[in-house]
Amino acid sequence: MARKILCVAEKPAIARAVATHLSGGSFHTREIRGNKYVKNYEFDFNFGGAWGNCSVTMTSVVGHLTGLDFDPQYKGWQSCPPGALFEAPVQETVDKDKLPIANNIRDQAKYSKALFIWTDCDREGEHIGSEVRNQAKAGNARIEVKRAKFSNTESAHVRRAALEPVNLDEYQASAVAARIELDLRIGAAFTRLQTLQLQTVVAALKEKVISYGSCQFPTLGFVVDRYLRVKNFKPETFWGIKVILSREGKKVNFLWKRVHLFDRAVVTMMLERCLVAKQAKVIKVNQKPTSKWRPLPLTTVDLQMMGSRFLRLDSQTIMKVAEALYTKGFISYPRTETDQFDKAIDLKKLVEKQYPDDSWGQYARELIDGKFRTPRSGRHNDKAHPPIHPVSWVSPNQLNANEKKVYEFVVRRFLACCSDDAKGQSTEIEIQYGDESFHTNGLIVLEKNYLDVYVYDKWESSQQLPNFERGELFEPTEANIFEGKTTAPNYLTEPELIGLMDANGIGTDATMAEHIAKIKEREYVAIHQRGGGRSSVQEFIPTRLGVALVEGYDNVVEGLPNSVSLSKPFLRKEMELRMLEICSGTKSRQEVVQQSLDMYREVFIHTQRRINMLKTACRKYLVEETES
DNA sequence: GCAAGGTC
Repeated sequence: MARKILCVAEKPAIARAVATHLSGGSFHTREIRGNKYVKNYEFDFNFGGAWGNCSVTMTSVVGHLTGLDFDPQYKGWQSCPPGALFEAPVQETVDKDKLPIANNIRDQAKYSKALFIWTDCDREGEHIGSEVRNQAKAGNARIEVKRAKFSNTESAHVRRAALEPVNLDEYQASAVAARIELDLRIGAAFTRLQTLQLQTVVAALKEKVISYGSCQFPTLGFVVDRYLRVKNFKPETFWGIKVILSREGKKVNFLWKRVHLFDRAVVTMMLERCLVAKQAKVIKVNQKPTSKWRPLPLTTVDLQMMGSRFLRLDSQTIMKVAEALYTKGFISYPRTETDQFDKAIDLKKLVEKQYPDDSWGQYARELIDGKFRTPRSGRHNDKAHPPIHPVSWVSPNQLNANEKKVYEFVVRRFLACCSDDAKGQSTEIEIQYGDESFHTNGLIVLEKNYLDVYVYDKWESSQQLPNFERGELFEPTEANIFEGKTTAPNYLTEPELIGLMDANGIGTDATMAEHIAKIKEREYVAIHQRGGGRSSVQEFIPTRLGVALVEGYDNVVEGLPNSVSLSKPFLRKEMELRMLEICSGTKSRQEVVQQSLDMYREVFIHTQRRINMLKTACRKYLVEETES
């Protein structure tokens, strides 16, 4: 009998795709008991080398198999002081609803010579791989464990991954194990502490869970930070000089190089010197071709940011819709950090699939007829998924309103990536007037290219400038002082918030929308509408509770050396750096867990000692509400 | 009744 090899992917869709490629399309599908998503695909494949021809069972898990929790006697909120959760024993168990999947792996492992792990090639994937291995070993202690390394499900790439397996990266799996333990202990300890302590302070908090998490709190922190900047803003008056010239029936506005200053007397004096000089001299006439770059291939973060800006959908809705489109086979996997297309992907074939569309089919045809350009490459590659792109065409009447919006965006973005940059001609003119410099710019758009399909970007010709010659002298038609006031920043919008989270390493592409939803659910922040109609914008404003928590924690650590407020992203960032050290092998999992726990325990102890700071802040912001 | 991370 041929040797048997068990293959396990991270999700059913990948199992199916890999089975299709390795089997050349002919495989047997078997249902497993107790889970309707996971299937076993059976076929033969020649792994070459020592393995040779094997009979394969390809199956999958559905994300993580196991979860970490405290031993049962610590689960009640009154069972121990919250601080005890830093040391309380924890156990890893297979999630109840994942038991059929775990059993399937054990059973299949019994008859298998080897296990090939096909989870995503990222950190979490490595950990999921280790969970799969543990189950397989439980079924068959002698099973040999290998790992397939692949970054997309293109056929040749998948086959090569099967022929050249590597080993599981234990370091990366350990890093994730450390993350899981830290998130649990720290999250539960602080959540119980602040919930139990604050519930009794004001009636408004009586029934509330006041959760703490290493991602949700910094997310709240960003919202509060901006809110305070808006609230504490004091407008300042400034003055500047503007110079106008009417020529050839056109009015040219020259802008001051200093933009504006906050001292009226000084600006007046500078203007006087200009007027005394009478004539301005053209010192630079610069005409040059310019272009507006086509967008980069689409990542999840970009989809969420552009989506809430142009499609008027919040990030969680966008992800739900994108997942539905993915499940139905219309777009590629929507959770990716990659903004570069692999050379192996046949992009032209994907463009051709859009021919039938009434809105952009013609554009797709023009691309194939000669306008196609290889997409730009960004700097990110998660080595697990390609950028988000359409995989097949779907008629708009098969989609609901939101699906239509998101699908259209993904397609237009993809076609834009495969287009040429927009081309134009820019003119820059600089003049010297008295002791001051002024400048003006003109733009003529010559070829719109990608802008024809990517309707979300705007780039338009300015009024055409009259002719100027270098060295010429002219007397301005007008030169005078203008006055203005600095204006407050706006409250945070969702794309800005996602940008901040991304830049500070808060959450992952798959979870950012969840953290935002979480702080809404906990009533730490609320959404307000600014403006009306099509130009309206959704803004995040902290609730009284949200402000109270941030102010309270800021006060808790105020004046203490080495203690950073929990509302800031620094602690999480430090944890992330330590995880990278586990990945590079310079620190062990135990070391990192201990170090990070020590760091958070210090803040925890301060918080307990100065709990009145938190209580006072809650009274300050929440008491009026309860009296009404 | 707590977290964040996978995925359905």
